[in-house]
Amino acid sequence: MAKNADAKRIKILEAAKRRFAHYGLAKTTMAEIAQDLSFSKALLYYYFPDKNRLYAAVFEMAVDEIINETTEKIRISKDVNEAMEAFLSTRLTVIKENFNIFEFSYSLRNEMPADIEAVLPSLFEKEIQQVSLILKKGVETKELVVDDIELTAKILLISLLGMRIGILQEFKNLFLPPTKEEFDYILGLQKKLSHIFINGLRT
Amino acid sequence: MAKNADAKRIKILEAAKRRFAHYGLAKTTMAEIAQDLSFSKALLYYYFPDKNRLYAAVFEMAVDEIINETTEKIRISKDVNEAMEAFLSTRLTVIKENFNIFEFSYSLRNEMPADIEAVLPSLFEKEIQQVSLILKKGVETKELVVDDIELTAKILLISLLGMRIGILQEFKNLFLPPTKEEFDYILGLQKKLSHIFINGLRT
DNA sequence: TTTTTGACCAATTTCTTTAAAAGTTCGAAA
DNA sequence: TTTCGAACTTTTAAAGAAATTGGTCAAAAA
Repeated sequence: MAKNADAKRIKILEAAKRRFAHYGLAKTTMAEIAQDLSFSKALLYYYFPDKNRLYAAVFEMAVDEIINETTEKIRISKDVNEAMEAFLSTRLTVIKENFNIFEFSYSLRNEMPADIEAVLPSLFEKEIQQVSLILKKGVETKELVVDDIELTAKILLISLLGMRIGILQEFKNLFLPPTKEEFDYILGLQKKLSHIFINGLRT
Repeated sequence: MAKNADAKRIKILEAAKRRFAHYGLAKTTMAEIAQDLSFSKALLYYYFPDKNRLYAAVFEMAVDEIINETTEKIRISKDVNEAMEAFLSTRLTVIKENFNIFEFSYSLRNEMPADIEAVLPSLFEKEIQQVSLILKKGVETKELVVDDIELTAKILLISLLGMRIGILQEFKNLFLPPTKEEFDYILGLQKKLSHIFINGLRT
């Protein structure tokens, strides 16, 4: 029955994702996830050792979603600016739809529980690789000159991250998920920043 | 005795500044400030209506310190990059020395009490003016081309702000004053960012 | 044997109450 | 007009109780 078992495992992941994406880790209970599926609470512990590992599994799915979608968009883009814009908007769309799954990555509200962090793939590292990919393409096509690609990618990413935080602070909205308007405003400024930034790397 | 009165007012401001800079608003009591001066607690209320207004006065002094010092450095600098570097390092030095006075401006730890905020001069607005000044100089000397100077200044500043927050988050040090090493690391990355950014605005 | 569950336990969080501390006021004195 | 001690009020902190929730287990179902 491994097939059936896998199916149930996936059902749990899906239900957990819905809850976590909407309510976050702390405000989601194992009992609620079980109720959504009409499973018993104990069954969740048959498939996942504890709540944090379940959350980590959901998180990993969401990270993959970001990485896969942005990678594809970068691949089919024609120049550096197009790639950056596609990266930014695709990334922000996924974040928007699953905001509370990223409550520890993209918000400063709470800090990541230690045992989750240990299991987690580093989203930030992966994003640096994505931006590095963009920069590398730019260097290959002679669009850009970059001496330390990884460091440059890191600087840009950390600026973009901070830009969101700075804006949300301005809106005094550091604890609630951003509204659609706030997301759009953030994306707009992020695009402007990366445009100037990329321009600063041109040959 | 207005002269004498002013002298005492200044003494209170100085003592308060020492306390606030070191311990922050919440962890400084009116009794402590009074004790430092061997005044009675009630006397503080003769010169300042309440604790928040005293804090606001101290904050305003610190803001002036930043603005005055950076303005002078910008004035004597020879090109845009030198101006930006001077602005960044001078600014960060003042912040470092008075970190807890800026606990509501440059950190996300706590939010500003509403009645303080109402009285406060907008530090962020003033900093935008400083950066705008730098950009304007660059445009005048034909170093740069900038269409919307204020917006561009805001984008740069918000990125720099976020850079610090992003770095401190990486260090898991969002609640303690940064160490000297952390400040140096932040300053280094901020300079790199603004260098690329300025380069992106060149003619 | 593998999967599922209800009942149970232990850890955490939340709420309530209380005591202490800190902000603020006031009348009198210098 | 300036200063202070004492009193008052509000806020914060501590402690304990109650409720919620994460996690376990032996037994039943498949």
